[in-house]
Amino acid sequence: MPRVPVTTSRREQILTEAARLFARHGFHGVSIDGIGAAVGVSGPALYRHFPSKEGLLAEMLVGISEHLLAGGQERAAEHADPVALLDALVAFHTDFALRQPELITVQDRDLANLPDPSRRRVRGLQRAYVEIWVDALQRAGLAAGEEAARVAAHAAFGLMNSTPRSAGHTRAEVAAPVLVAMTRAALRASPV
Amino acid sequence: MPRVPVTTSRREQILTEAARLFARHGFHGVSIDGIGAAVGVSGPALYRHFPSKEGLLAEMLVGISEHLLAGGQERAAEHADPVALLDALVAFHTDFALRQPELITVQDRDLANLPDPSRRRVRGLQRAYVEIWVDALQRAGLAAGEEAARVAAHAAFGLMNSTPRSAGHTRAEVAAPVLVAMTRAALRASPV
DNA sequence: CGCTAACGTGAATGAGCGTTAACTACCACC
DNA sequence: GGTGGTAGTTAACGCTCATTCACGTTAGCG
Repeated sequence: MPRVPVTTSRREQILTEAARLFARHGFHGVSIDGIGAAVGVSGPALYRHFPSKEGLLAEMLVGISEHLLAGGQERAAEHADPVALLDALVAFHTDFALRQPELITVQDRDLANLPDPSRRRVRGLQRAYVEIWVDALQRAGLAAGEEAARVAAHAAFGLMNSTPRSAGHTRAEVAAPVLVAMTRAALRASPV
Repeated sequence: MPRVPVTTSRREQILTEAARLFARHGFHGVSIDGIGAAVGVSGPALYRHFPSKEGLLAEMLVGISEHLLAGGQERAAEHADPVALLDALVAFHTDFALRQPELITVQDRDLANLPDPSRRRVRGLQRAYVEIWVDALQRAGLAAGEEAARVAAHAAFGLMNSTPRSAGHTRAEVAAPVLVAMTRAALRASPV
């Protein structure tokens, strides 16, 4: 019979600590023993919870992508007006980036270390998320063509995802309004 | 007697190919043999040109940081007006990011893999470069306090450095004006 | 011509690491 | 109270990889 753990699942604990370590040292810079030590068990115990080190990374990245896409779809369903939708997307994404800087870091640094099927999965989810932004930008008349809209969307992500670089010496209460204002202004500027 | 190579130095060749490979697979994802193969020699030949794999990375990252800082100082010397200086900085940085996306990628992904003294060196150079931006932003009255100015500077870097993410399926002629316009607008928006 | 230094090569070494195996303790449940 | 599944442990295996070594080859220069 499957025993359900009452406390925070060991799985979650491992995912959290692994994210911290991956963010700091990179996927190949962290050993299985290192992750184990961070959660208070040792080495191969991780194989009770994940099929492999790559499998752990896969679950992490797929989780992030699904979370972002779900949030995006939710906003898209709520807002018919593209300008209002963009504002909601900016708020949502900024909040996530400020709350989970490690996940942001791992997401765009270690995608290349995924085994092929998972990588395709993540790429697909990411593409769908970008598409929400691109579509909103075009409907709002804020981009001259699809290519420009795509550049603008990635640029907005880069801006909002800059938190890991300035985090540590910055409080979120200061960073959040600055990032939101900058992103909104940047998006409005695309066509010139 | 030191023989001077007439063709492009083998050193340069190695640095270029290593940058490409590091950008695609990460520092630990590339082997010495792999780098050697990319330049047509095999494996340990690299030790004729660099003291170690980490030494190679160090030279690469220090080179980038010095180049950026030099460019920043040059612009700062040319423009007394902080707004004009910011425009020049944006143009300079965007141009670099579009021309050398691999270097940008490696710079902010593999800093952690540097041996300690080099890492300190790079961090110092980066800090000085950021300081030029922060100073200009404050003199231009475009940021409410130093903390906000620092967040804004990093956000601008994130925006301009987004090129590696959208590059490949985007032409620089399209991306450049979009990025410049977005960055300028973003910087003007900080205080609200 | 012959010395020397630069530049390569291929094989050997040794460490680190992901993964597997064999085995143990605990806890829920019939 | 025994049984089975969950979650650990330590030891061992095998592979990859950075680094070193012993050794060739070329090309300038006195």
